[in-house]
Amino acid sequence: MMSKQLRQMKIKELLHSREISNQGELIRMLEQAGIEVAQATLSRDCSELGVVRSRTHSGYRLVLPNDTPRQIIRGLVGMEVQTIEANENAIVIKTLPGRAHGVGSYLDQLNMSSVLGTIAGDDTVLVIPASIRQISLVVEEIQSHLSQPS
Amino acid sequence: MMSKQLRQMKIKELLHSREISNQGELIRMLEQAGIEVAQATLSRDCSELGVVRSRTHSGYRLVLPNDTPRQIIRGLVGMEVQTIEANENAIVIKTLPGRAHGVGSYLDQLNMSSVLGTIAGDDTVLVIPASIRQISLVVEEIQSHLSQPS
DNA sequence: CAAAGGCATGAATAAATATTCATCGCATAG
DNA sequence: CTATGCGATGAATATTTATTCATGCCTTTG
Repeated sequence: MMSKQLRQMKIKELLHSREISNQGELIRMLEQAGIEVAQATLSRDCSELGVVRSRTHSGYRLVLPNDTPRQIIRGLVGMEVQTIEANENAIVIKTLPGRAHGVGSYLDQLNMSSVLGTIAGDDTVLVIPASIRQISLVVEEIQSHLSQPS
Repeated sequence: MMSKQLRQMKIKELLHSREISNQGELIRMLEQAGIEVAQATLSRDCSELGVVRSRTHSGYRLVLPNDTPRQIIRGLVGMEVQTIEANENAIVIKTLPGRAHGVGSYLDQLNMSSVLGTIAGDDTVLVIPASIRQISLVVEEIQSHLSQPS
């Protein structure tokens, strides 16, 4: 049997990597990853992880929490990872369209002590570091997390 | 027949005023308010309004996204605004449980040039100011907005 | 070792939510 | 006026998700 922790890890990973519209679909993807699970268990997992089902432009989608911020930070430009000029105390990550929430909650879930929190738009994540002094270190830390697939 | 617009207004109002855990409950509350609606229609309304069902410490709860009427702000009790010690570059607003989103999006919608964006949890809003220098001014500005909503 | 308690789990079932399908009222074009 | 189209709606139904009810596997305690 697969450990609960590992399974939930994989669930998060899957939810971050693509659009999944319901638990049935999730069950199938887990199966492809070699993890068999009953719908009842998955429902409980989703509950524990705080996964919520919400409507999108095209159908439904399971989303992880902390995907909450809905505001769009205007005027943000930038590729990859760079610091914001505006107040020099935040980090901006550009993602593929629609993926920002995923990246943001992935970072949240890492629970980095150097990060206070994130704001995710559609294709932009704003990361608030715990300290402005360490900002370049935090950038490196994030980059390493994002480049190494879990 | 009740107009769709009016009904959806009332739905928002109800969701703001108390915890509602499922559509059946919502139907009953609407009925008490003199609005009869079939579950099918309510499901569509919820979809249009972006209402989502999420787990809380105690059971389930229907929650609204973004746009929250100003009236909610008026009803806030015991709200405190304080700066975060952690990095001295953000502002924390404590709200009643479940109201943080409302406050956050209210602030967003004010479109203050001194504010980059907000992060809303369940009862906490994190406000990111455009500049750390002006942080105390921003706190004042927010306080005035929250204390005397139009 | 045996007993007891606690998780984690799946099968079956219940509950909640979404969709299909038909209809109605209203507006507009002919 | 009649026909046509369209959005809103409810009843019935389908789909999805949550819960109940065992059961098995650990761990702890005696």
